[in-house]
Amino acid sequence: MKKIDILKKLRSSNLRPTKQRVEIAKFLFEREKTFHFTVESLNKLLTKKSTSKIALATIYNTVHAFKAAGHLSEVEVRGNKSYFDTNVSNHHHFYDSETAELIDINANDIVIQKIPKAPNGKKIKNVEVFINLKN
Amino acid sequence: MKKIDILKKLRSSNLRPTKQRVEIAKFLFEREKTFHFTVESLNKLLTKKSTSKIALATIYNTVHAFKAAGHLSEVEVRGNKSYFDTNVSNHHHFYDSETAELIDINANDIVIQKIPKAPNGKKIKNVEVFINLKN
DNA sequence: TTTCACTTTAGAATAATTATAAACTAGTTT
DNA sequence: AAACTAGTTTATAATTATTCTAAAGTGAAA
Repeated sequence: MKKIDILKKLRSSNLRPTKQRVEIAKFLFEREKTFHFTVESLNKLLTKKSTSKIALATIYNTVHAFKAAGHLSEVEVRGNKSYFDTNVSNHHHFYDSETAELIDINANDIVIQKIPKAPNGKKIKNVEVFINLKN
Repeated sequence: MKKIDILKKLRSSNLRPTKQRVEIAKFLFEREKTFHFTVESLNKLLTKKSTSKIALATIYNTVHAFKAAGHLSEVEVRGNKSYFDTNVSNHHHFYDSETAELIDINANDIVIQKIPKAPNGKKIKNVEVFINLKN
């Protein structure tokens, strides 16, 4: 992502550009490559980078606000940490969030035609598809 | 799944068939249909069903032991609860669990050819593919 | 500049899970 | 069948991630 007008980005999504939000937004969005982080790691990085300490709760608030505005997407992975991703292009579980219910899909009811190679030195352990449901 | 020999199942995976394990295994595996649960829901169901109370920690231990033995699989979903699934047929996130690192896959590097219909009254909100990596 | 709804903050609260260490027990050995 | 022991269970404390609360702070409109 190219350097962008942070203030415009915030205002256009009805997020008052406070000092904290601007600082976090700059940190997240003024970079070339996709950036993955947890709230914890973001907090550490921000603490290291600047002198003014932003409260952890504010980081939670802000990250969620950015997510709600579509500037971040959330990815849940094994290990009980929520990861957020500056890449908001659509990623890819039947999971009914209304009822918090899982419904099985037989493996052969999904056919994947094209799949990327694993990164260098890594192998594909397995592939999991989640189809999220709505009413 | 048909009614099975619980003791054999436990012994064959080097799990000493204790009173608690047998009770939990019967509850989980002596059923026709796939069963989804969280540790919390399983605990409630077991408490309701029997008079003898099994410690929550034991339920965690047992469920993890069953998972390690391949009798249960784990599915992580939004909302920070771990769900377990008696359906151990292979399900379908690049996530490198060695480094706890996420690597993006462009949406068009994965093509899904066949996809099931959403259950009655539900719509597909989105589809997410996780490719888990190993070394 | 005054006002006020929106924000931030520290700290308490909650929720899910794991660690601890003492008590218990299945299964083997005497 | 009593003794032994490694594997288990248990209550409770600890940990980790996250959310709540309520007081203090602050953009931005009037």
